[in-house]
Parts: sequence; C-alpha cells; structure tokens
Amino acid sequence: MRPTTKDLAREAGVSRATVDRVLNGRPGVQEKTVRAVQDAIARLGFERNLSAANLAKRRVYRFDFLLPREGGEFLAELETQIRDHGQQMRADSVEIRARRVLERDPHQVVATLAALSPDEVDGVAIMASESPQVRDATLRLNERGIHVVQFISGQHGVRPFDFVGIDNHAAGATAARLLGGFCNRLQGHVLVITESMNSLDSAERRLGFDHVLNTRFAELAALPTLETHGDPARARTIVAAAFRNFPDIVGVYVMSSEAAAPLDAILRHDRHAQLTIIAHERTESTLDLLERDRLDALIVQNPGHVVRSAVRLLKSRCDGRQPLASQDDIRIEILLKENIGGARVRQTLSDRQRPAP
Amino acid sequence: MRPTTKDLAREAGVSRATVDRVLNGRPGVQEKTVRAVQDAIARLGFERNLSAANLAKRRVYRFDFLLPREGGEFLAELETQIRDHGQQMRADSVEIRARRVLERDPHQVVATLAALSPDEVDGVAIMASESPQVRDATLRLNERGIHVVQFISGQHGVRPFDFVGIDNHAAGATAARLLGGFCNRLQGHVLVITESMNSLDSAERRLGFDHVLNTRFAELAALPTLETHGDPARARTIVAAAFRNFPDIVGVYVMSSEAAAPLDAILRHDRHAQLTIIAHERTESTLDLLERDRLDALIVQNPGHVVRSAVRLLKSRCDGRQPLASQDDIRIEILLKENIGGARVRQTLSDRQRPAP
DNA sequence: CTGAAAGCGCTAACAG
DNA sequence: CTGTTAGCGCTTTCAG
Repeated sequence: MRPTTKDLAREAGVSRATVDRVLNGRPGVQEKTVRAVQDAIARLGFERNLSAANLAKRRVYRFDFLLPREGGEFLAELETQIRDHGQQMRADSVEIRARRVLERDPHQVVATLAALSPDEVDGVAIMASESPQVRDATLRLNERGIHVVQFISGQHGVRPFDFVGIDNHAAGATAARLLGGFCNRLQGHVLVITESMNSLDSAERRLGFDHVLNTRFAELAALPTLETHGDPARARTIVAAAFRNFPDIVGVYVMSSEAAAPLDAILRHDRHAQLTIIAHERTESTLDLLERDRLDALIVQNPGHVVRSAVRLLKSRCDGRQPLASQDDIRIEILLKENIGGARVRQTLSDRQRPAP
Repeated sequence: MRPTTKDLAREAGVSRATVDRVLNGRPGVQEKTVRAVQDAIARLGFERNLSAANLAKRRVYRFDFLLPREGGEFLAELETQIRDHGQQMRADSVEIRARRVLERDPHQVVATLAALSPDEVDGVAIMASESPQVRDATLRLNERGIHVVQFISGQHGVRPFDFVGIDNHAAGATAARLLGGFCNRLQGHVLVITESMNSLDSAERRLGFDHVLNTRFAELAALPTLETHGDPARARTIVAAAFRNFPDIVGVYVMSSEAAAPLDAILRHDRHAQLTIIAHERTESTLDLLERDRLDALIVQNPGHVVRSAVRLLKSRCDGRQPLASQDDIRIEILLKENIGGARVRQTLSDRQRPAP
C-alpha cells in the first residue's frame, strides 16, 4: 500500500491541510513544519496520487492544436490523429481541439495567439513558421501561463520552447543518402522541388540534402529548388522546363510536406520510370504512388506519434513535471514499398469484452 | 461541466448505486431500470470518469513483461525502456515490472506462465517463441483472467491475442529492398546470418527477404542461412568459410535481433568495406558501426514504442475498452547514418518549474 | 500559521 | 431489485 497524505500527516504530526500546503509549495507554513513534512515524505517514500489530486481540483487539461488554415493531405491526417487521440484522452480529463486558424501572415498569427487566454486553454501546440513577431507573441503567451509546444514547423534548440517534430536538416540528409544510394552511381542532375521555400523548414531540408549529396555523391549535382506555390499548372510548367534544360536528371527530391502537386507534375514526364524519386510524408496519394513503384521512398514523421508526444509534453509541463526526453523522440522514418504495412498490432479476433475482475 | 453519476441518477430517477450497477454491467437490475439509466446516459452525453472510478476501487494495474533469461544488448535496451516507462506510469497507478524469467525450453515457459495468478498480476507481455505448449499455457492464463499480449516474438493474426511487434516477413523484405538497392546492380551472393533459426521469427524474416530478393534483384543470390548459436568463435569460422567458398559475396544480412557477434565476425573479413551490410535493431554496437560507415542500414523496431504500446493495450483490455488499432502500429523503421539522431524533442533550456496555476 | 470538515466522481457494503 | 452510507486520496474553504 502506497502511503497517502493521511500517513504523512500522522508521521509529521500535522494535519492533512498542512501536508497539502507543503506538497504544493503553497506559502504560509513555518520553516520547521515544512521540514517536518519533507522528512516524513522522504521517510515514507511518499508519492502523490496525481489523479486523486486532479479529481479534487476538478482539473481538466485543455489543449489546442493551432494549425494552418490552408493545407493538404498531410494536414488532414494530422487533424484526424488529433481528433482520435482527443477522443482517447477524454476519459483522462484531457480535452484536445484541432483548430485550423493560422494564416501565412505573421500578424494574423500574432493576433490569434494574443487572443488566447489561460482560462480558456492550458496549453497550445503551434504549427507556424518562424518569425520574430510570432516568436514574441509566443513568449508572451507563455508568460501569461499558457504552455507551448512548437509543433512540426520550426527548429529545435532555437527557442525556449519544447519542439515536437523531426530535425529537418537530418531529414534532408536522409533523403540525399537514399537518393544517392538508389541512383546506382549514375551521373547526372537531381531535381529539387517544393511547394514553397518560405519557411525555414524547407531551407533546413535543402541544407541537409546538399550536404550529403556533395560529400557523399559527387556524381550527382542538385539543381536550384523549384517552387510550385501550390499551383498545379505552374508546377507542370517549371518541371517540364527543368527536364528540357537538363536531360540528364536522374533523381527527384520533393521537399515539402504536401507532395501531391509536385509529384503529379513529375510523373507526367515520360522518363519518370527511370528516375529515383523521394518525397515526404505518408498520405493517401504518396502511399499509393509508393505501392505502384512510382516513388522509391518516403521520409516520414509519424503523425500519431507527434500528436501524442505534443500532448504528453503539454501535460508534463502543466503538472510541473520534467518530461522524459528519450520517450518523446520523433524519429525520421523511412518508408519503402516493403515496410508500408509495417504497421502491426493485430487485435484479437474474438473481441468479446471481459468484465474487469 | 461534464455530467456525473449524480446527474444521471437524478435524470433517471434512481440512486447512484443503481447507476453504478448499470454502468458496470452488474447484474440485479430490472430491465426497465437499466433502460431508464441508459436513456439518461444518452440524453446527457454522460462519460464516466475513469480515474475517479479507479480511485474509489483503489485499482492498481500490475503488468509484467516476461522476457527471456538470456539475451544481449537489444534485450537490455528493452528492459531499460520498460523500467523508464514503469517509472513514468507509477503516477497513474500502473505498476510495471520487467522479469527475465523465460528460458528456451517451452516446458519451462509453460511452468512460469502456470505460476501466474490473477491476484498478483493483471496482465503480462510475453516474449517467447511460438510452440503449441506455450500457446496452450497462454490460453489458460487468459482464461484465468490475466490479459496477455504477445510481445515482439511471434506472429500476428495467428493467435487470439494482441500482438505488439513488427511484421517479420515485411522486415525481411525491407532488408532485401535496401540491400538490393544499395548493391548497385552488382552481381553476386548475399550472406545471411543469424544467431539461431529456431524461432519462427527468423524463418519469417528469411521468407520475406528471399521473396523480395528473388523477385526484384535477380542479380543477387542469397546463400543458406548461417547460424552462430551465440558462439563468437563458431561465428568467425563459418563466416570465414563462407567468404572462402563464395568470393563474390557483395552483401550481408544479419537477421537476428542480437547482431553483435555475427557483425564482429563479418567485419574481420578483409573485404568488408566493399560489402553492403544490413542488420537489425538499434543497440550501442550497431549504432556505433552505422556511424562509422561499417554498416549501411539498420532495420529497427522502436523499443520505447513497443513497450508503451504493450502497456496501452494491456490497460485497454483491463478497462474493457477496445484499443484503437491505428495508434498502436509498430513501424518497421529504417536507420541510416543520416537519421540516427533523428531523435528530436528538444527541451527548453531554461527548465525552471512554473507552478501550475 | 494551522486544523476541521466537506466534497471531487465513483464504488462497496449493507440494509431493506 | 434498490437505496443509504461511508470512503478512495487529495484539495478547499473557513474558522481559529
């Protein structure tokens, strides 16, 4: 039987109310009383029961995922994961919302963040690209007592906030390693294409990509990044032009999270079957292409993991707990045709409910 | 404010005790009373508060991970993860133990399982290879009311238990795809080596490997599987012999979870730098080799994920909840030198604790 | 500065 | 078959 506050109170010769004050670092307790209680804690090896505390406090954790207003399949998948996990967590008094409210314009983001109040929400996961204004607004948010995690977009270590997502530099490097490896020592150019370069994320990926390509695959030369700006027609035009100007293109790296339009443009090219193509994220369209051998590999961050990670972090912060770093590592996953379905938790067929004993 | 049992009781015109009986499917309530309560539940959108219930019941979840007695780095890593996660979960009334108690001998496993009693443990994660005896013992365990998940070892879909781990067939296939891809259309033989073939897991990997190698890389021919049986000296001998007999070996697939000894033997060969080498699992030694370019890729199952997945499943089963399949997918991860550190949750530097509001 | 008492949402034991 | 009462471990008034 784990010791309770009652035991503590007896051991320390005080009332449970006092124990509570000490436990929660509330003021108004004599030095020596505090010490008495702390001694008792150490002696009994007391560990507080968080859910009992939350019950008494009627505490509910309210977390918002603030997502870009516009987006494609990847974003949709994230939303689904957020909803699913939110459903799961309701039983544990965690309320999670996915809100598509952020626009490209930093000022709009700032305004949205400014509108957040600590008595509406306990923590937010923000998916927005870097900018000084946003950074400041985020800091102010935090000062108002709202916990923040930088979600998917942005860099780690740069800001004083938890970051959940992959290391984009490493992701680019991984893409280069695969592309180079699969290109069979072929000599030629590599096409790099993205929806837009305007986020630091893309820049990071590009850096990582170039680094590995240059140091490890001298036979390949990457072309300047093409940008589609979400315009399929434009995508087709610039891709066609690239193939015309560089007939020796042997590989393609689609750098953005939303890959559908660029990929479509690439696959219209009549030599696409000879190309080694690498893209990002697991969506319906990329998976389909991978399965049909149109695509060679996908560099992926697992949406379910990032979502759960963000929630765990937010919750830890709310509880004043130090999150366990190792458990929230977001891996850069590589998907080939062979390990797509690698998904494997098979459930019992006979799924009759057995009442708890 | 979420409705409580009190609200339900009022709404249905019964006492809270009756509400409780209905909620938990306990017998001894009139048909129509049950319906009245259920109607109220639907009307109010009632959702039970699990932690309050657990508090009242003083419920503690006790889960054991039953692991092989002998093992190497991979097993050690699993143990660490189990301990870490156990530490984390204590606050949520989940007690987790890692027990190195299983031996090769199925009878010993059966005996160990038979000794388990539902008033000592609520669920177990079993890491043992398939065998009819073990299967029966597991079934009996389950009938005694102990929840079971088949952990890492074993196949999915075969047994009426939850399985947590990667699909070994797909893992083998993935290895072949990478090996073939990286081999640069080279022609030659591929060495396949494992600690031992006696588990179905190895057989599955081999099957998947051969399938892809044969269909996709006709220029490569895989040799019969070599087995080291955990004997480093033997490993060196048979590897040396293989290289002597087949001077055209271009690639190596180390199939077992424990790869240290086989890899050591391989890397003694003077042509090892020209080989493409693929192994399994992220351990200190494999990581080190990957970083030093001695190894080309690692096929990995994330120990942290499998552990958390197993615990989530066990807990869901105990609560009579249907686990959410999607969230417990165990991916076959691919580790290259470039995405090793892909681990990325960076924490705040200034990690001062901010008291909860 | 400290303690007594009531209560969070749910369950358990015992009457009826 | 159903209700009453007490209590899980912790927090929160409100006196003192």
